[in-house]
Amino acid sequence: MELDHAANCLDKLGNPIRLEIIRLLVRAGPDGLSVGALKAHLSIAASTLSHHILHLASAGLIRKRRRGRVLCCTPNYDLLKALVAMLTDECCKGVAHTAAPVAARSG
Amino acid sequence: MELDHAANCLDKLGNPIRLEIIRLLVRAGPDGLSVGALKAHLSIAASTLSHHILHLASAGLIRKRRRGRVLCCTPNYDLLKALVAMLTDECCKGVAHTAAPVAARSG
DNA sequence: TCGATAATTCGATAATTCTAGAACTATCGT
DNA sequence: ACGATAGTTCTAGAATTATCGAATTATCGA
Repeated sequence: MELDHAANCLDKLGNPIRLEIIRLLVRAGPDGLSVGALKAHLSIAASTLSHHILHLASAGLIRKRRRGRVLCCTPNYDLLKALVAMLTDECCKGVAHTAAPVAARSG
Repeated sequence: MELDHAANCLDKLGNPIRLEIIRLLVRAGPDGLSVGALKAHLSIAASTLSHHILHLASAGLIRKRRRGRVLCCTPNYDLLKALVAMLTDECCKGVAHTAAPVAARSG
């Protein structure tokens, strides 16, 4: 993964609303959530939400697919995982962290 | 890790220059790099670099310690790892990614 | 103390981002 | 076709961020 692409993705995730969108989509399971469902959770203007969704979709972090009138959004796990892998590789592989693991919440 | 704090950190990392700073620091090993050394790598104005370093330090992503006239910057691995853990937990734990692992570069 | 080096702070400007209302497009049900 | 629902695009103002040069602070060596 290129540095610029990674920075772009991180930039998108660096907005609280957009990060929350991703969290909601991940928690929602394989079908994701509709834009309207997201709107109900976030209580922001529809146009603002659309704007953020466009950001996420442009970066490739989410996918949209139409189901009738409803537009379902799902996370792009591959990209998210690649991003995490890049972060781990480039930013966490230092020598100065040989001590106890930090916040191993998933273990 | 709180959502807002995570978003703040991601926002800081979402700038190509700042992400590159972190990369350079991680690659540099336990002693990190001086501001001047970073400047030599990045070819931006000193004040601009200082500005970005302030961002990173304010978010807690790097640490600064003075050595005479030189200011050495080191990554805060604990925070970086907590951030990655949060991303993994909240953003990658979906059901739709049971296939082959992606970009397992660290193996 | 003086001069040089390292880095920050200040001040101004350019550029980007966030937000939301209004208008518009797409789809469905009748 | 018509009306209702779901989202997007357009437009614009407000707020934030990025950038750099100039001035400033801190430290070292003589």
